[in-house]
Amino acid sequence: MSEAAVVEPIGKRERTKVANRQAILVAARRVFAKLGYEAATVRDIIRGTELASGTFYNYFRSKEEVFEALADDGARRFRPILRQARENAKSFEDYLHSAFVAYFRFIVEDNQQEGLPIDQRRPHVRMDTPEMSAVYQEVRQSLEDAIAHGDAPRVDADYLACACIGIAQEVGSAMLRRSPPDIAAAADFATGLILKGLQGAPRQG
Amino acid sequence: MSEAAVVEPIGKRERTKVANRQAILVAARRVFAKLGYEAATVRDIIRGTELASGTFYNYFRSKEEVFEALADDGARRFRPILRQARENAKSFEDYLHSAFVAYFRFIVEDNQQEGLPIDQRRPHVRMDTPEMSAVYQEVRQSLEDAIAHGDAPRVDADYLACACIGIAQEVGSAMLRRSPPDIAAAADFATGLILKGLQGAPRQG
DNA sequence: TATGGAAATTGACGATGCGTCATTCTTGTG
DNA sequence: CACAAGAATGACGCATCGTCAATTTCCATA
Repeated sequence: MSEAAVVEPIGKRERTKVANRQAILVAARRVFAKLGYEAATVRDIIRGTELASGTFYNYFRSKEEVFEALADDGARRFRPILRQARENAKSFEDYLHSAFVAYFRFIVEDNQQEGLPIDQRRPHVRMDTPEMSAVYQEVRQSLEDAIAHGDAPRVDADYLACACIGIAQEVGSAMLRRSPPDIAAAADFATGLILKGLQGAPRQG
Repeated sequence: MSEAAVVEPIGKRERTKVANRQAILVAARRVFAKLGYEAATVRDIIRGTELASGTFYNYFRSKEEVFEALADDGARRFRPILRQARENAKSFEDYLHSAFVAYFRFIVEDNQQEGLPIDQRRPHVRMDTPEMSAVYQEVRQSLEDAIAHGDAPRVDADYLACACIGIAQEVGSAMLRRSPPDIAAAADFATGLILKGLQGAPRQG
């Protein structure tokens, strides 16, 4: 069967490398959810795999780096969704709303995957990875474009992006605490708050 | 000098207890600022005092408990400021603005005290202490009152409180990144955004 | 003032996690 | 098949953890 070579064209070396990395990430996700980031140890993570402790360090330098990889992964999955919302949007309001829906849907999915909601893990750790700040840049760029096109007043785009992200985070958390989480209602709230609030924001000198 | 007894009416026992606790908190604040919460160890903290390692555990059960005590302390100092802003406010807009100013002033002071701004410490840890959630309750109560008095539309008070807090946190962080931090401008932005946004927020059914 | 005992401090201890590295095993190549 | 490069392994030295028996400090009472 010559197809076998096509299905797995890469050598076993590379395959196990990818598999091991993935196994570590999967185990880490489970362990972080179960024990919280703080309490979790590299040994806890590695115990959730078939690997030896030393092997962990062939893939990541530390627990923090694993967390970053997970966060990066999340951001990397979210960014194209956000970008698409931007491209498909018929209006600024439409963009804002789709973006909030996308984010809220995203965190709902991320949370029902694991046991504990992110917010109930204590202490709560937030990390700025390159991909995370890429999401911020994405948001900010969209807002600046909207301002440039006259779809939004000429406000401080940095502050506005921060406000949008802050609202998304906190309202998103609040939404997750309710059952069942109503994504549409939360998105309506956030969109309405920001949109009609723009007129009141100070013009940028 | 009989006054000595008046100046220090309590016994040495109690005095050293208070002093030791304070010494640990002060050292912890310094260590967290220097190394970040994650990297800091109980030993690092205790080394910043004259005490032995075992003594730490007479005062706190863990590093986390020290952090909570610090956060609680912050919230405890902030709450009366917030309450006063509420009592002195001439209008809802006035209240919102004073509250934002109070918060932004608060974090500016808190940050210039230590070396690194809180936001540049990685990983970033956020914790919900009883006092922290008391601040949330305070904010939410104010908003509910405003709604009840007809000063604000009948929106979802929980979401609105979350949105205010999210805006305060993120815009506050952004403000700290600028130099010099312009408290008034940030407060104007946040107040304007929320106030004029209220009309657009969905009515609560 | 002297003293007995409660309370607080101390640092050593066993347990555990850290990151490293010499060794062993595995894989791809000639 | 043989060999070299690469990856996995787990034991090692070091650091921190939280505990606890021994010690010191303080205060109340005689």
